Amino acid sequence: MEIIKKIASVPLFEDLSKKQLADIAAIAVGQKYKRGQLVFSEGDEGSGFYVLISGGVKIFKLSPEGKEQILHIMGPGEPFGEAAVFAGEHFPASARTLSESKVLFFPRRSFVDLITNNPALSLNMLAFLSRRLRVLANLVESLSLKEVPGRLAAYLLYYSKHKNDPAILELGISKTQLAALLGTIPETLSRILSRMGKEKLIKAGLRHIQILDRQGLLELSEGSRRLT
Amino acid sequence: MEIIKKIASVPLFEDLSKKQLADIAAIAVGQKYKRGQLVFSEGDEGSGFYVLISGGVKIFKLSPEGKEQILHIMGPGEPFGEAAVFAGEHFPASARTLSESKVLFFPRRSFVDLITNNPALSLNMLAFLSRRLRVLANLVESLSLKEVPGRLAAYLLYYSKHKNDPAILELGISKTQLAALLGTIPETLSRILSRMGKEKLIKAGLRHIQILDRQGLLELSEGSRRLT
DNA sequence: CGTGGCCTTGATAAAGTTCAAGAGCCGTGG
DNA sequence: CCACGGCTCTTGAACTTTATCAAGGCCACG
Repeated sequence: MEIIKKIASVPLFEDLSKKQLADIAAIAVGQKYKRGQLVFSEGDEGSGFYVLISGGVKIFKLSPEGKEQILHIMGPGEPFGEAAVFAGEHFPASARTLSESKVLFFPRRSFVDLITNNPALSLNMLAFLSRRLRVLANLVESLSLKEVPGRLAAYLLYYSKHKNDPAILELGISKTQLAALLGTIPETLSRILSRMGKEKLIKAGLRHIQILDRQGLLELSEGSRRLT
Repeated sequence: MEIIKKIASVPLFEDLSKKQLADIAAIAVGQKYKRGQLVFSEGDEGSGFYVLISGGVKIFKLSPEGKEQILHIMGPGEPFGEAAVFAGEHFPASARTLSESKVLFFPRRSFVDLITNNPALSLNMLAFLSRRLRVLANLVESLSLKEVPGRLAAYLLYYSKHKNDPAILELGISKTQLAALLGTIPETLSRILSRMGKEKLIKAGLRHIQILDRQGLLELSEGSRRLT
């Protein structure tokens, strides 16, 4: 059963005993999605939740006019769709794969039983939900209190936290997707990237961005500086 | 100990036995705040979380220029500041009372112990966090995908869900606060209320709003109609 | 009865979206 | 191997929404 090995490496299932991991493995169902496939839609009945094993998934909302706002981008090891398990029962947003992806699906009923008898698992889940809450609170802050250059600067700084200048960031997503994550449109993002380039804050490539002036970005993200 | 009675009526502590309620009561600390007092600030070390017993509390973020975005408005019985207990350890936003308020404070350490041995409590907490996640996802959607009239319409519809037309809503907050909740400023809100009044969608009073045309508001919130 | 807070209204300005067109890149298939 | 079609990205110009700045009105509370 190599499924146990996969499960053991998922942060959500950290600190669990062999026996507990086996219990979890017993209720997990493996699934595979092609790039661009819809995993679930906002409003769907949430009969369980997912853990991403490989690939990438975006969680997003769509406006009637077709504009997309990305809430999260999930990488391997991350759970998604959990909120529907513990409250409300239907998904508050939609999920689509960004590349070919493997996921594990956990049916609601069995998982709730499992968590009930498993304090470590429930604390892990609480930690994940709390972290997600924080991410969304920051997104709200970005959207409401920052202009697009500030949002982009904050994003770049966040994703380069552990690198030194000149840091080269592999975006891993298209600029269209990045725009949707920042709450804007590709045209606006493109213009701002070019302005940031002119001011020697960054150097933008096709799918990567080089940070030249961290301090400048910080000032932008905090509103104490503006792009000319 | 009337503290037990208070605790028993808190939804978070539903379905718990007498003994469990007593355990919870044992670690709770009562606190009292005057109107407008800060309960905690973004970034503060979260040594525990709160349950609001009476009064009102807003959870908010502040921009460097002083603009405020309200994330939640808490009423009696609701917990707040929980995210810091389970992840991150510092508060992701600030909290201020809207009126004189009584709260119970639960120290982190003892509460984690308690939840570990108490599956029902942990499921309740998961449900609360999940619901909060949903609220924030909707706020993001509002801010990013709707214009101010649409946000206001959605807000009004949500808060009148269980009433029939013509529903009279007691806002319970000032229009300045409502603006901060909708991600705009009082001037803009004022103009939009007046436009909605002209179109006979609502009738706005000082601290209450009467809904005249639910269908019209729905269309506004879904983007299929615009204010002239 | 005066003062401060909240709300309203108007004029102006800024940021971002929309619409439109064109350039670069890539995979497919002739 | 090259050409085509589709996709993403970029750039420009006009337009829309919202914020900002300024002033005046209303009400409550001391």
